[in-house]
Amino acid sequence: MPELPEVEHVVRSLRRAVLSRTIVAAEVRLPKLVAPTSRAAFSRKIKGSRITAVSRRGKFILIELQNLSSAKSQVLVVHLRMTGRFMVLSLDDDLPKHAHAVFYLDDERRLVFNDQRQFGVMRLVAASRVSQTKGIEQLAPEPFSDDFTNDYLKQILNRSRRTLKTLLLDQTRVLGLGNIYASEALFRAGINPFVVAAELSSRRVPRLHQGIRDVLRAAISGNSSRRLNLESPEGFSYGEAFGKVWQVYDREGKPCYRCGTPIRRLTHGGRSTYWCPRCQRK
DNA sequence: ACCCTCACCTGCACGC
DNA sequence: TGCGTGCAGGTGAGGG
Repeated sequence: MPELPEVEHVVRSLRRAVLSRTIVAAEVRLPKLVAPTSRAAFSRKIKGSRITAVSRRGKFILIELQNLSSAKSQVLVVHLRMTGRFMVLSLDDDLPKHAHAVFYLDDERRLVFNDQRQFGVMRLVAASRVSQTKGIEQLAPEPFSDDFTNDYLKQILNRSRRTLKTLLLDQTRVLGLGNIYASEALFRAGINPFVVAAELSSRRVPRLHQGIRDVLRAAISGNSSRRLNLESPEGFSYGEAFGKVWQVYDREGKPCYRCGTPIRRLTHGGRSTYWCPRCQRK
Protein backbone atom coordinates (compact mmCIF):
# COMPACT_ATOMS: atom_id res chain seq x y z
CA MET A 1 0.00 0.00 0.00
CA PRO A 2 2.45 2.49 1.09
CA GLU A 3 4.26 4.75 -1.28
CA LEU A 4 7.29 6.75 -0.25
CA PRO A 5 5.48 9.23 2.02
CA GLU A 6 3.81 6.48 3.99
CA VAL A 7 7.07 4.56 4.31
CA GLU A 8 8.77 7.72 5.51
CA HIS A 9 6.11 8.05 8.14
CA VAL A 10 6.44 4.44 9.25
CA VAL A 11 10.19 5.01 9.61
CA ARG A 12 9.67 8.06 11.82
CA SER A 13 7.13 6.18 13.92
CA LEU A 14 9.47 3.23 14.33
CA ARG A 15 12.21 5.56 15.52
CA ARG A 16 9.96 6.97 18.20
CA ALA A 17 8.71 3.56 19.23
CA VAL A 18 11.62 1.12 19.11
CA LEU A 19 14.95 2.89 18.65
CA SER A 20 17.56 1.63 21.16
CA ARG A 21 15.43 -1.34 22.17
CA THR A 22 16.95 -4.79 22.14
CA ILE A 23 15.20 -7.69 20.45
CA VAL A 24 15.26 -10.51 22.97
CA ALA A 25 13.49 -13.02 20.71
CA ALA A 26 12.04 -13.19 17.21
CA GLU A 27 9.27 -15.40 15.96
CA VAL A 28 8.44 -15.83 12.28
CA ARG A 29 5.09 -17.42 11.60
CA LEU A 30 5.03 -17.22 7.80
CA PRO A 31 8.11 -18.92 6.34
CA LYS A 32 8.06 -17.15 2.99
CA LEU A 33 8.34 -13.78 4.73
CA VAL A 34 12.04 -14.44 5.32
CA ALA A 35 12.74 -17.01 2.57
CA PRO A 36 15.14 -18.31 1.48
CA THR A 37 16.45 -17.98 5.03
CA SER A 38 14.87 -20.49 7.38
CA ARG A 39 12.74 -19.19 10.21
CA ALA A 40 15.10 -20.72 12.76
CA ALA A 41 18.20 -19.17 11.22
CA PHE A 42 16.50 -15.81 10.94
CA SER A 43 15.46 -15.84 14.59
CA ARG A 44 18.88 -16.96 15.72
CA LYS A 45 20.63 -14.18 13.82
CA ILE A 46 18.36 -11.44 15.07
CA LYS A 47 18.06 -12.45 18.69
CA GLY A 48 20.01 -10.29 21.13
CA SER A 49 20.36 -7.38 18.71
CA ARG A 50 19.87 -3.75 19.56
CA ILE A 51 18.02 -1.44 17.18
CA THR A 52 20.53 1.33 16.51
CA ALA A 53 18.96 3.16 13.56
CA VAL A 54 15.86 3.19 11.37
CA SER A 55 15.91 4.69 7.89
CA ARG A 56 14.68 3.98 4.39
CA ARG A 57 15.86 3.78 0.79
CA GLY A 58 12.95 4.36 -1.56
CA LYS A 59 10.15 2.23 -0.18
CA PHE A 60 12.51 -0.14 1.63
CA ILE A 61 12.68 0.20 5.41
CA LEU A 62 16.14 -0.31 6.90
CA ILE A 63 16.36 -1.33 10.54
CA GLU A 64 19.96 -1.38 11.71
CA LEU A 65 20.82 -3.98 14.31
CA GLN A 66 23.88 -4.28 16.48
CA ASN A 67 24.54 -7.77 17.73
CA LEU A 68 25.51 -7.37 21.36
CA SER A 69 27.61 -10.50 21.68
CA SER A 70 29.48 -10.46 18.38
CA ALA A 71 29.49 -6.67 17.78
CA LYS A 72 28.39 -7.39 14.24
CA SER A 73 26.20 -4.87 12.46
CA GLN A 74 23.39 -6.08 10.25
CA VAL A 75 20.32 -4.52 8.69
CA LEU A 76 16.80 -5.82 8.59
CA VAL A 77 15.54 -4.80 5.16
CA VAL A 78 11.76 -4.70 4.98
CA HIS A 79 9.42 -3.99 2.11
CA LEU A 80 5.77 -3.51 3.04
CA ARG A 81 4.48 -4.06 -0.51
CA MET A 82 0.70 -3.60 -0.51
CA THR A 83 -0.54 -4.34 2.99
CA GLY A 84 2.46 -4.73 5.30
CA ARG A 85 2.25 -2.86 8.60
CA PHE A 86 4.25 -2.54 11.76
CA MET A 87 2.59 -2.34 15.14
CA VAL A 88 3.87 -2.12 18.67
CA LEU A 89 1.81 -4.16 21.11
CA SER A 90 2.05 -5.09 24.73
CA LEU A 91 2.37 -8.71 25.77
CA ASP A 92 -1.31 -8.74 26.73
CA ASP A 93 -2.65 -7.53 23.41
CA ASP A 94 -4.04 -10.12 21.03
CA LEU A 95 -2.03 -10.55 17.86
CA PRO A 96 -3.82 -9.37 14.74
CA LYS A 97 -4.97 -11.93 12.20
CA HIS A 98 -2.01 -11.62 9.83
CA ALA A 99 0.87 -11.24 12.27
CA HIS A 100 3.67 -12.95 10.34
CA ALA A 101 6.60 -11.85 12.49
CA VAL A 102 6.81 -10.92 16.15
CA PHE A 103 9.88 -9.29 17.71
CA TYR A 104 9.95 -9.40 21.49
CA LEU A 105 11.57 -6.27 22.92
CA ASP A 106 13.35 -5.74 26.22
CA ASP A 107 10.59 -3.49 27.56
CA GLU A 108 7.69 -5.95 27.62
CA ARG A 109 6.45 -4.88 24.23
CA ARG A 110 6.36 -6.60 20.88
CA LEU A 111 7.07 -5.19 17.46
CA VAL A 112 4.63 -6.98 15.16
CA PHE A 113 4.71 -7.22 11.39
CA ASN A 114 1.20 -7.73 10.04
CA ASP A 115 0.46 -8.31 6.36
CA GLN A 116 -2.91 -9.35 5.04
CA ARG A 117 -1.86 -10.13 1.50
CA GLN A 118 1.48 -11.70 2.39
CA PHE A 119 3.40 -9.81 -0.28
CA GLY A 120 5.76 -8.13 2.17
CA VAL A 121 9.34 -9.33 2.46
CA MET A 122 12.04 -9.22 5.10
CA ARG A 123 15.75 -9.91 4.76
CA LEU A 124 18.75 -9.70 7.01
CA VAL A 125 21.88 -8.39 5.33
CA ALA A 126 25.31 -7.28 6.49
CA ALA A 127 25.31 -3.51 7.02
CA SER A 128 28.04 -3.06 4.44
CA ARG A 129 25.97 -4.80 1.76
CA VAL A 130 22.67 -2.97 1.98
CA SER A 131 23.23 -0.93 -1.16
CA GLN A 132 24.03 -4.09 -3.12
CA THR A 133 20.90 -5.89 -1.97
CA LYS A 134 18.60 -7.05 -4.72
CA GLY A 135 15.92 -4.47 -5.27
CA ILE A 136 17.93 -1.68 -3.69
CA GLU A 137 20.94 -1.63 -5.95
CA GLN A 138 19.01 -0.47 -9.01
CA LEU A 139 16.90 2.22 -7.39
CA ALA A 140 16.72 5.69 -8.89
CA PRO A 141 18.01 8.67 -6.88
CA GLU A 142 16.00 9.77 -3.88
CA PRO A 143 13.45 12.32 -5.10
CA PHE A 144 14.62 15.01 -2.66
CA SER A 145 18.31 14.46 -3.28
CA ASP A 146 20.46 16.73 -5.43
CA ASP A 147 20.80 13.90 -7.93
CA PHE A 148 17.16 14.06 -8.89
CA THR A 149 17.41 17.00 -11.26
CA ASN A 150 15.44 18.21 -14.24
CA ASP A 151 18.25 16.96 -16.45
CA TYR A 152 18.15 13.53 -14.89
CA LEU A 153 14.40 13.34 -15.39
CA LYS A 154 14.72 14.52 -18.98
CA GLN A 155 17.28 11.83 -19.76
CA ILE A 156 15.12 9.13 -18.24
CA LEU A 157 12.07 10.28 -20.18
CA ASN A 158 13.94 10.52 -23.45
CA ARG A 159 15.02 6.92 -23.28
CA SER A 160 11.56 5.42 -22.86
CA ARG A 161 8.66 4.60 -25.15
CA ARG A 162 6.35 3.81 -22.25
CA THR A 163 3.62 6.16 -21.11
CA LEU A 164 4.46 8.65 -18.37
CA LYS A 165 2.14 6.94 -15.91
CA THR A 166 3.85 3.59 -16.39
CA LEU A 167 7.33 5.09 -16.26
CA LEU A 168 6.62 6.95 -13.04
CA LEU A 169 5.88 3.64 -11.35
CA ASP A 170 9.29 2.24 -12.26
CA GLN A 171 11.40 2.62 -9.12
CA THR A 172 14.62 2.25 -11.10
CA ARG A 173 13.77 5.46 -13.02
CA VAL A 174 11.78 7.66 -10.66
CA LEU A 175 11.78 6.76 -7.00
CA GLY A 176 8.96 6.94 -4.52
CA LEU A 177 5.75 7.23 -6.46
CA GLY A 178 3.16 4.46 -6.48
CA ASN A 179 -0.16 4.15 -8.21
CA ILE A 180 -1.81 6.96 -6.26
CA TYR A 181 0.90 9.58 -6.30
CA ALA A 182 1.83 8.90 -9.93
CA SER A 183 -1.65 10.07 -10.95
CA GLU A 184 -1.46 12.94 -8.46
CA ALA A 185 1.95 14.14 -9.65
CA LEU A 186 0.73 14.22 -13.25
CA PHE A 187 -2.39 16.13 -12.24
CA ARG A 188 -0.33 18.71 -10.38
CA ALA A 189 1.89 19.08 -13.43
CA GLY A 190 -1.12 19.35 -15.75
CA ILE A 191 0.25 16.57 -17.94
CA ASN A 192 -1.68 13.73 -19.57
CA PRO A 193 -0.75 10.32 -18.12
CA PHE A 194 -0.80 8.61 -21.52
CA VAL A 195 1.81 10.77 -23.21
CA VAL A 196 4.76 8.67 -24.38
CA ALA A 197 7.67 9.57 -22.10
CA ALA A 198 10.11 10.44 -24.86
CA GLU A 199 7.53 12.72 -26.47
CA LEU A 200 7.03 15.00 -23.50
CA SER A 201 8.13 18.45 -24.59
CA SER A 202 11.26 19.74 -22.87
CA ARG A 203 9.54 22.75 -21.40
CA ARG A 204 7.15 20.47 -19.52
CA VAL A 205 9.87 18.42 -17.82
CA PRO A 206 10.41 20.93 -14.98
CA ARG A 207 6.68 20.95 -14.31
CA LEU A 208 6.66 17.19 -13.98
CA HIS A 209 9.73 17.33 -11.76
CA GLN A 210 8.00 19.88 -9.57
CA GLY A 211 4.77 17.87 -9.53
CA ILE A 212 6.61 14.80 -8.29
CA ARG A 213 8.38 16.62 -5.49
CA ASP A 214 5.30 18.64 -4.54
CA VAL A 215 3.01 15.68 -4.17
CA LEU A 216 5.53 13.70 -2.15
CA ARG A 217 6.23 16.66 0.08
CA ALA A 218 2.53 17.36 0.59
CA ALA A 219 1.84 13.74 1.44
CA ILE A 220 4.72 13.54 3.90
CA SER A 221 3.69 16.68 5.74
CA GLY A 222 0.03 15.68 5.62
CA ASN A 223 0.92 12.38 7.21
CA SER A 224 3.09 14.04 9.80
CA SER A 225 0.34 16.36 10.89
CA ARG A 226 -1.64 13.36 11.94
CA ARG A 227 0.74 11.04 13.71
CA LEU A 228 0.79 7.42 12.82
CA ASN A 229 0.37 5.64 16.10
CA LEU A 230 1.89 2.20 15.96
CA GLU A 231 0.45 1.45 19.35
CA SER A 232 -3.15 1.63 18.23
CA PRO A 233 -3.27 -0.49 15.11
CA GLU A 234 -6.90 0.24 14.38
CA GLY A 235 -6.31 3.93 14.70
CA PHE A 236 -4.73 4.70 11.40
CA SER A 237 -4.96 4.15 7.70
CA TYR A 238 -2.87 5.39 4.86
CA GLY A 239 -3.91 7.81 2.21
CA GLU A 240 -6.76 10.23 2.20
CA ALA A 241 -7.32 10.10 5.95
CA PHE A 242 -4.04 11.94 6.39
CA GLY A 243 -4.93 15.05 4.49
CA LYS A 244 -6.36 16.15 1.21
CA VAL A 245 -3.59 14.99 -1.03
CA TRP A 246 -5.78 13.03 -3.40
CA GLN A 247 -7.11 15.36 -6.04
CA VAL A 248 -7.86 12.80 -8.74
CA TYR A 249 -7.21 9.35 -7.28
CA ASP A 250 -10.42 7.43 -6.48
CA ARG A 251 -12.49 10.36 -7.74
CA GLU A 252 -13.88 8.95 -10.99
CA GLY A 253 -16.88 10.96 -12.16
CA LYS A 254 -16.44 13.60 -9.46
CA PRO A 255 -15.72 17.21 -10.44
CA CYS A 256 -12.11 18.29 -10.82
CA TYR A 257 -11.21 20.65 -7.98
CA ARG A 258 -9.62 23.00 -10.48
CA CYS A 259 -12.11 23.11 -13.36
CA GLY A 260 -15.15 21.03 -12.42
CA THR A 261 -14.79 18.56 -15.30
CA PRO A 262 -15.56 14.98 -14.22
CA ILE A 263 -12.43 13.01 -13.36
CA ARG A 264 -11.82 10.01 -15.58
CA ARG A 265 -10.41 6.58 -14.85
CA LEU A 266 -8.85 3.97 -17.12
CA THR A 267 -7.32 0.65 -16.14
CA HIS A 268 -4.35 -0.69 -18.00
CA GLY A 269 -2.07 -3.47 -16.92
CA GLY A 270 -4.49 -4.07 -14.07
CA ARG A 271 -3.93 -0.64 -12.53
CA SER A 272 -6.19 2.38 -12.46
CA THR A 273 -5.12 5.77 -13.72
CA TYR A 274 -7.13 8.88 -12.83
CA TRP A 275 -6.92 12.21 -14.60
CA CYS A 276 -8.79 15.35 -15.49
CA PRO A 277 -9.41 15.36 -19.26
CA ARG A 278 -9.40 19.15 -19.34
CA CYS A 279 -6.52 20.08 -17.03
CA GLN A 280 -4.41 17.25 -18.46
CA ARG A 281 -5.00 17.46 -22.20
CA LYS A 282 -2.63 15.66 -24.54
C1' DA B 1 17.71 -3.75 -23.37
C1' DC B 2 13.12 -3.00 -23.18
C1' DC B 3 8.41 -3.76 -22.16
C1' DC B 4 4.26 -6.51 -21.33
C1' DT B 5 1.57 -9.96 -18.78
C1' DC B 6 0.97 -12.59 -15.07
C1' DA B 7 1.62 -14.30 -10.48
C1' DC B 8 1.86 -13.70 -5.64
C1' DC B 9 -2.48 -13.33 -1.53
C1' DT B 10 -6.71 -11.86 1.24
C1' DG B 11 -10.71 -9.29 1.52
C1' DC B 12 -14.17 -6.07 0.17
C1' DA B 13 -17.83 -3.95 -2.68
C1' DC B 14 -20.70 -4.74 -6.24
C1' DG B 15 -24.50 -6.87 -9.24
C1' DC B 16 -27.45 -10.77 -10.01
C1' DT C 1 -27.94 -15.32 1.42
C1' DG C 2 -24.74 -16.75 -1.76
C1' DC C 3 -21.83 -16.54 -5.65
C1' DG C 4 -19.13 -14.58 -9.32
C1' DT C 5 -16.41 -10.54 -10.78
C1' DG C 6 -13.31 -6.87 -10.37
C1' DC C 7 -10.43 -4.27 -7.75
C1' DA C 8 -6.86 -2.91 -3.95
C1' DG C 9 -1.31 1.75 -1.99
C1' DG C 10 3.96 -3.30 -5.16
C1' DT C 11 7.14 -5.84 -7.29
C1' DG C 12 9.54 -9.82 -9.74
C1' DA C 13 9.84 -13.72 -12.99
C1' DG C 14 9.39 -15.06 -17.53
C1' DG C 15 8.78 -14.42 -22.23
C1' DG C 16 8.32 -11.88 -26.63
